[in-house]
Amino acid sequence: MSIEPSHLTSHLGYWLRYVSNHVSHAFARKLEDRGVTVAEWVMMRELYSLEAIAPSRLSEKLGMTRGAITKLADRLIAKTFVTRDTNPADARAQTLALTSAGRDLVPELSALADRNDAEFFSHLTPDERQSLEHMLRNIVARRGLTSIPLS
Amino acid sequence: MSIEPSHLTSHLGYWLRYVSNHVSHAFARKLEDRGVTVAEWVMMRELYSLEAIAPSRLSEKLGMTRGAITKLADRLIAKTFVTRDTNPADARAQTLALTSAGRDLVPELSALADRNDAEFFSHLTPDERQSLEHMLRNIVARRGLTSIPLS
DNA sequence: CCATTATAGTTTCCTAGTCAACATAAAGGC
DNA sequence: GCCTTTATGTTGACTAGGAAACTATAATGG
Repeated sequence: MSIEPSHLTSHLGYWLRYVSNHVSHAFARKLEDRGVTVAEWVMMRELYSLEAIAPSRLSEKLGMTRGAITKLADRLIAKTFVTRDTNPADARAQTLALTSAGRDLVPELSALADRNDAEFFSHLTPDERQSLEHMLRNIVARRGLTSIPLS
Repeated sequence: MSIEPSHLTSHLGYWLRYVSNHVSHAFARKLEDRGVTVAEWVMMRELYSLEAIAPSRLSEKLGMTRGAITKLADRLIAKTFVTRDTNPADARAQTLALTSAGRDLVPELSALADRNDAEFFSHLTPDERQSLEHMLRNIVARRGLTSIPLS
């Protein structure tokens, strides 16, 4: 009566995680030379566009807890890529911003990100890539995944 | 002269990780009720098919270090879902296997995995799903990603 | 204007991995 | 048959993040 339970590989979620882990892992290895982790890259890239932003905003954008942002910022400050300033108008609030060293690094890291993406996806046809991006974006939109987990 | 570095969202790897993290996170929440983590589910599902297997084999199949397998097995043993036996023919070697409680649990967890996959992917057309799976499998095949990182 | 409530960020404890050093135990070479 | 090499599994130090308790400050409303 009992049927064989579905195999791991029968789930799209399995393949998604499998490929995603490899892509991220390969990217992490590229970033390693520059002494930066993937999460650090993500934060730096956001700061690059946004100039200065409160940690709590970042925590929403990156889908990480505020505790995690505190620690991530601490590490980037230790590496002298980021500064943390207190807001004179509100002693609770802070802003994070890139240092010039941090700002200079972003385009280099961005090139690594481009290269990594190309390594994994450039063999797909433009149609395939577009279809893939569409499906993924639609899943995000459908479920209203505004943030939650980056980890 | 300097162009804006590519945005995070311009990479397929970004969307892949984003969706993958959400899918895994949602699955983890479903497994929570049964007191099992995703990694524990994966190990149990492998043991279900393989009957008994050496930790080192599992470490290859799951793409985790042997140290991680030791600890993962420890947790599953503590939950009485797995047993660890020493091989009489080779005092170094061990085999892991499901207990009957563990074996009974697998179909239930499998149903949760099915449900989770459906939640995220059932709105796609069969063609889309097949295309997605194809692309992902091809990426794996192309790069010879036999294992490496599950994390 | 003060008490309450809400907000911003930090800290502590916990989990689940990696990595590298470590025992053993088996296999192979001479 | 030793001695070296290889294989198996465990352990300890470390990392990165989450959850929840905590601190400090601001806003609100009677």
